[in-house]
Amino acid sequence: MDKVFYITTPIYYVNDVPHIGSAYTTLAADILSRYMKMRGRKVFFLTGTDENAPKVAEAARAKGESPLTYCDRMAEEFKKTWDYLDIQYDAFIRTTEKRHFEVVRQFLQKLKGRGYIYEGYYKGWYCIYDETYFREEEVQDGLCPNPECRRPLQRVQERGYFFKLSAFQEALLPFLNEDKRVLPDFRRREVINFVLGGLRDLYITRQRNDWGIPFPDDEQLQVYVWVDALINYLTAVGYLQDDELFSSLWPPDVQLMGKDILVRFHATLWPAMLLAMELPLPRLLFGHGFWTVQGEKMSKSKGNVVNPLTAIREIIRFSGCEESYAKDALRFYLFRSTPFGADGDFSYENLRACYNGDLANNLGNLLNRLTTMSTKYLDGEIPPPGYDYSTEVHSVLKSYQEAMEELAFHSAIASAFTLLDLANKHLDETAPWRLYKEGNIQAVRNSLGTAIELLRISAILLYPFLPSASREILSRLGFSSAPSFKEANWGLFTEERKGIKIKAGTPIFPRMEEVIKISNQEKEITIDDFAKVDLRVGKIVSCKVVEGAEKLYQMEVDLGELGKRRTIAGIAQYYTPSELIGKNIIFVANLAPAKIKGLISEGMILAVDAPGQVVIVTPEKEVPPGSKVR
RNA sequence: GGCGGUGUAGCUCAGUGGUAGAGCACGCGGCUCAUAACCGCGGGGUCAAGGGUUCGAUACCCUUCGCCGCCA
Repeated sequence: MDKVFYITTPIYYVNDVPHIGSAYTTLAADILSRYMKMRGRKVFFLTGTDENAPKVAEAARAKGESPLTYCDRMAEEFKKTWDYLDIQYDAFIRTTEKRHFEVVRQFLQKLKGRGYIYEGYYKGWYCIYDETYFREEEVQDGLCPNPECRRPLQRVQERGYFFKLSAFQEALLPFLNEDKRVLPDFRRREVINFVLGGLRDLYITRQRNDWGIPFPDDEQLQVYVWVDALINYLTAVGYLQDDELFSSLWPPDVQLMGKDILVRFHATLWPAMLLAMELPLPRLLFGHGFWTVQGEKMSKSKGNVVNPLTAIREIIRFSGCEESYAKDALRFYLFRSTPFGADGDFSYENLRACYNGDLANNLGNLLNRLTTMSTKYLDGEIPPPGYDYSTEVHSVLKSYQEAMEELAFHSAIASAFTLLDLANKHLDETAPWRLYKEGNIQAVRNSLGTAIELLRISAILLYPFLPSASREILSRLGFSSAPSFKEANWGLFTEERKGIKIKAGTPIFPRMEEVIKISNQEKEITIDDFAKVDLRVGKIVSCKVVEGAEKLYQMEVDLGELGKRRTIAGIAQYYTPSELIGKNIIFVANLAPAKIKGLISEGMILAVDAPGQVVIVTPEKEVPPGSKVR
């Protein structure tokens, strides 16, 4: 029996809602999964959430929730998003599951039993935000050396355990030197360079902060999150728990991830861990590119993070297409416009060009003209092809398949679209509208049947990228069965078509006529929206630390005619009370009150959130408290 | 700094030892079944710069410049 095709995405951090980046990976897995299913393979598609990181607990507490409640909520959020995006995963693992704890602990115990874990003393720095340890010589100023981060580091000087990563430097090379085990190929070379640069043993424990997995036999320590995270791929398929299940699935056929976690983790640490346990290595690791937005890096602080749900709403808004096809359109755009291994730049301008060019003008319009002509000329008949394009189809199938095997999604789409070009060209050359006027109905049938057949086959090939639209196209053409690769052959079903009528319908991808100029429409507000915010100048009259929260200040602010207000602000790390008292600041006076640490905060102080610091905003000249800001 | 990649039409990119291609955009023509869609034709590029190998290089080699990636 064929091995089940096992596909994984990384497990996603739950300290943020799903965005276009995580959706990209998960959509890719879905595309591959649908393709493999279409080829008749059994597929196991795994995704999930990474919940044991210290920063997850921090994020939860910042929101005043227990870590577990918070994780429950966020895991649901991910599932909901994937469901909405028509992503059909087979399993969703959460690293806080009990079975995962057990597998991780047993895994480490076995690792120790094999002599690959030893006790030692670790001295260095740790960045809680990046979940990364840094050596002494990498840190000059006590701040995270990652230029994007630059947050204060934790000093670490502790007893703990190390994984003998250095023992696998040589053993990893045969795997890395194999063709098409790590893609794209330029990333594979990076991995090799990295490994040849010398592997050091990895410190795999940290002091316990009652969130995370306790280290076996030394329970006051906690397992380093990356070790825990990687083992999810084993837990989810029954490792050490269900041997039969495990042997039917292991090893993963494709493991997808962003380029950031390929080199160090998935192509080095992970295979080393597997080699240590003498487990077969994944067949293919793929590190895809990142998305920028109009040339800029996506980041929360820039506020330009693309939410897939927003993007879909924009597609609907500007095209008027149905929601399910808008989802298809987003998916299509992401994989059509950029090679999967490369970085892409997201813009609504590009999206529109891609949508109109391929989906509206080419695919949608072809469907529309064929259904119209069949209805008009042939009373809805779906005739068999009168011309033979089997050679062309055959070569397209070949290149499509080769592309899909290497996850070269954009070129797979391109080959499918050559069939649509052929169909449009064929219609132009045979001109069924003229044949109809000449009364040559058989010639009309031959012509339309040919174009329909080309469309039918390309709809099958496009199914992984356009699941809803593909089914709709096939259904309008009289084929209701689930798309299958076996049916992507020239001239099938000519008998079955008799008596079945074409279903005319409204265009599935109506053109986007409007030019979308703004990258994120939701960000645009009117002057009236802005006027809703009552901004005032306020003078800070008192300031002290909130009890039990050393990052928070509780302050009294004089707003002149509006009286005095109490506000809570998280700026204690950046200002001393004496620096603040007497200062004029800008205050949001009509903000709904909020309870923070048991205290009511009635408004907020404006401050600049700059890397590594927070700076409060003050009027440039002395003005009376209560003055309006606009 | 080390290693690697890349620089080709307005844009995105493909490509080969014999003096360049696709898609989009633009212009013209055709068609009228169709979502002003479709089909055809066209403009436009000292193929980053300089040097070398060669009968001949955009392609191979060297150097320079620009951009990008990796180096726990």
